[in-house]
Amino acid sequence: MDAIDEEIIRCVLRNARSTYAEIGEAAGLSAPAAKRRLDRLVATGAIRGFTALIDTQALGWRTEAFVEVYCKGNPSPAELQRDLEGIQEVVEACTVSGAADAMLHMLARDIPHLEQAIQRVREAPVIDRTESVIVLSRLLNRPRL
Amino acid sequence: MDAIDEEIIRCVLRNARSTYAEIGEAAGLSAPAAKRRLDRLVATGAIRGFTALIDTQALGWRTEAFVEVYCKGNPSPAELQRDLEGIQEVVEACTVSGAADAMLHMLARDIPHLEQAIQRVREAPVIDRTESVIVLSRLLNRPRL
DNA sequence: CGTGAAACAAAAGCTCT
DNA sequence: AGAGCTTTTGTTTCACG
Repeated sequence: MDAIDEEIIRCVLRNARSTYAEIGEAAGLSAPAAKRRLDRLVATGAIRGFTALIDTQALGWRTEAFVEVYCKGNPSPAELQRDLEGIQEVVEACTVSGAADAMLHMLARDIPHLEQAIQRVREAPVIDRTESVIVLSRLLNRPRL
Repeated sequence: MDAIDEEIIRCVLRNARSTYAEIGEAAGLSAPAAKRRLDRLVATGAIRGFTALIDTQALGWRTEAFVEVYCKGNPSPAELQRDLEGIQEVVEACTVSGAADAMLHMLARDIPHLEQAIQRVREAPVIDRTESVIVLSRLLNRPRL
């Protein structure tokens, strides 16, 4: 993991569909060398995959919320993960410091759909109660790094 | 925006580096037809771009936080956006309902780096104070949809 | 939207350092 | 181990039906 790898990562972050020639040019390498580096970054797990940035508005998913989760007892992170991964509307979940046990980022079509999804979250055995904050407008959404 | 477009989106969400032949197979189309559809989805903005999923741990960015922002007066979303987009550590920002004015998702190398980045956030003229929650462990991180 | 041909990029080999 | 070069294979991109 050196400066060349970081250039390659910056390049595919900007455009995951870059050709190897383009990636190589960005990193100062030939196309085959760029492919070998990229393959290695995927193999070692530094790059977890390649995905598209979808305008969820265009797809009709217009309602977002951040949800603080308070648990019953002391569930392990793994238990929480198991209960949440079945709920498609939860796009991000982390255990956190502070009063709450976890923070969820949820995405739904509209308020009724969000309400119904939060309801499903609250039905999980380990979850006691939730506190939701509705997103009004999105200011920034950057690819990580 | 029909069922075929949705299949194409599902395919590039799973792997943004799919060939047009693969995308076409997933959507029941020939490769040139798949390319025309994908180009149209990018042109209309339904697909905002293609990016890589980076294991930020592997890159040494191991510290994440959610930061509630309280503003002075009533800044417009555009003003907030202007003040935040210069801070690379802010990966997501939204205005929200509830007591806070905005919610930030921040990513830093370590706690000192995070503290320094939050300090830069607090120096923005429109920002009064912040309340941070540190991420302990990441349970889920799904591509949207 | 599909087909076929030309231009182009990717994959796999080998060589060199 | 890692980079460059070259050939073969496969993909992209047209024009056309």
